[in-house]
Amino acid sequence: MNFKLLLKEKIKKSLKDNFGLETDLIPITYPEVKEFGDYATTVALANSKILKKSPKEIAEKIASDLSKEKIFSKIDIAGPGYINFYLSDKILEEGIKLSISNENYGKNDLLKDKNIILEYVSANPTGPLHIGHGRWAAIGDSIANLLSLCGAKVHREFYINDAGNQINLLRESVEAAKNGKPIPENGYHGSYIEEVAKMDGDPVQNLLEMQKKTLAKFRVNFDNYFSELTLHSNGEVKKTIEFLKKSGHCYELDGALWFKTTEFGDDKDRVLIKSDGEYTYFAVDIAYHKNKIERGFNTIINILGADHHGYVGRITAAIKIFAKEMNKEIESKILIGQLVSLFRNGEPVRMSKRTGEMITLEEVIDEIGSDASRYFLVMRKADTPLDFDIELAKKQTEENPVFYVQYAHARISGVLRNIHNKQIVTDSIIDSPEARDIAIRIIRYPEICLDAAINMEPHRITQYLEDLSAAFHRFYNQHRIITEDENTTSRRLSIILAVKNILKNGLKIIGVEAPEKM
RNA sequence: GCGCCUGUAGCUCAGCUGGAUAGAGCAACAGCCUUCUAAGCUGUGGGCCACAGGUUCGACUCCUGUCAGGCGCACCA
Repeated sequence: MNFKLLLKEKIKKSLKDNFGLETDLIPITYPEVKEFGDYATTVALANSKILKKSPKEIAEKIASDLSKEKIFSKIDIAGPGYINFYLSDKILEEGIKLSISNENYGKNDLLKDKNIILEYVSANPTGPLHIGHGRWAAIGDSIANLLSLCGAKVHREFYINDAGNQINLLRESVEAAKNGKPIPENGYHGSYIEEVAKMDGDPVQNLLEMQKKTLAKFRVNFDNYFSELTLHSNGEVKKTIEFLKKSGHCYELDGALWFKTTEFGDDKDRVLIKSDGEYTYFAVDIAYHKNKIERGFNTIINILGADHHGYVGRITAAIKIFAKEMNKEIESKILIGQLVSLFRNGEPVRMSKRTGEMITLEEVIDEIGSDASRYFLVMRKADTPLDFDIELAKKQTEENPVFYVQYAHARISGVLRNIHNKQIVTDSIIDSPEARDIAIRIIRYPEICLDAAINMEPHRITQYLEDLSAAFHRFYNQHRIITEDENTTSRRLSIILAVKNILKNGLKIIGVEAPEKM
């Protein structure tokens, strides 16, 4: 049950019935002060001008309509026209009951019409993954989990750039290393080149396998690894360009073939075929995106590093053009994640693939663990640059948010081991402010999941989990769970079971373990 | 020069798409373990939300400009 949405619907209806106003802009907030209720809306203030009525008058109508709903114990009109809603204890108790019995609490089907292809990481198979790839891996995986939690069909894809100059350079570098010759000036110089040179088989495949191994260790799994080479070998690049030529989106200039992306918002037209007859990387990439559309996806999401943000305009334009020419409704979204700078004891660590000094993602995982790495990479909004200090992440171990949340889960598990009678009682469980605080957070969990999914912001989940954990730790310090009175024990048991279930669920979204013991 | 992102407590960051008294965590200080995990809890101090204008009943949030930092501006991939 999503009370935020329910409330929105009810208010929407009330506005329509009373004032004939149709609007979807109904802001619902979680008040920071509990004297302002569990939910609040400023809808009366926001619409007073349009309706030419005082905010109070509007608020009173809405409050009077909604007071018929038995989910609220109280509705206040406060200040200039805020409406504050208080959920009844009964509803809170039902929420707790549901969150215990339902394994998939938080799940909904609001995005069920979306058939999404989510592309992320897509590292060049020319070296090991680094911490930046780790950020996209962690964020991408969490976003995919969130979207499918909301009913979307999500296909996770990794695009392998296994064609082009950088691959030739890689092969030359490995070949040189094999024969004990100096590596070409503009080749790859990392120490991993020596390693790959010792392996049998194709260096590109070997490097790809190394990347896959790292991702597996990171618990990031893709549905498909899509090879760029296949686009060349089955002629899709050529077909794509023919398609664009035929539909009139191309022109020739200075011996090159240009694509009129400016018609759809790009700031510059782009070259598809260079004057030497070779395809550009972009030409191949749009063939790939055409392929995505042909596979039937109606939503295309890409996660890119900030160093590629210049790419956004042209690729969005290309998708728009294809959608138009192919007569399809395609929603596309390119998420730009800011870069990660790796530090050790406050000293920056070079990450260049060519220096050989870089620290790989694998090394970071080995050093601080998958859980802490994933949590740290996901806990910040993607559009802020991230300074990741390895020593700090390790040193902080005791005051780390990830351990704080995991500890709450382990603590509950510990208590559960000591309870012999696992009888649950969900009546009258809201018997203290601490219990109510937990209950209201549990009620909000599905709402948080939906908001995090729609905005593609998994950091909202970590934020929420820390808040819920704090509420639990407060409860735990204030109230003994195992008591002489069986009924009291059963009631408190239901609360901690609910918390445990949600912690486990929430951690799963961001790919972090929920330990039984610590 | 142009474009994108960022600027909030000493530090690292939230701030729910314009609302009520701007919140956490670290760090600092003062308390809480004979009972379920103290990796926890309670309290105190700490703010010109980069700066200057503007829109609004109301701005950390929207607009304009300035300053500072990051990243881009290829017939490279």
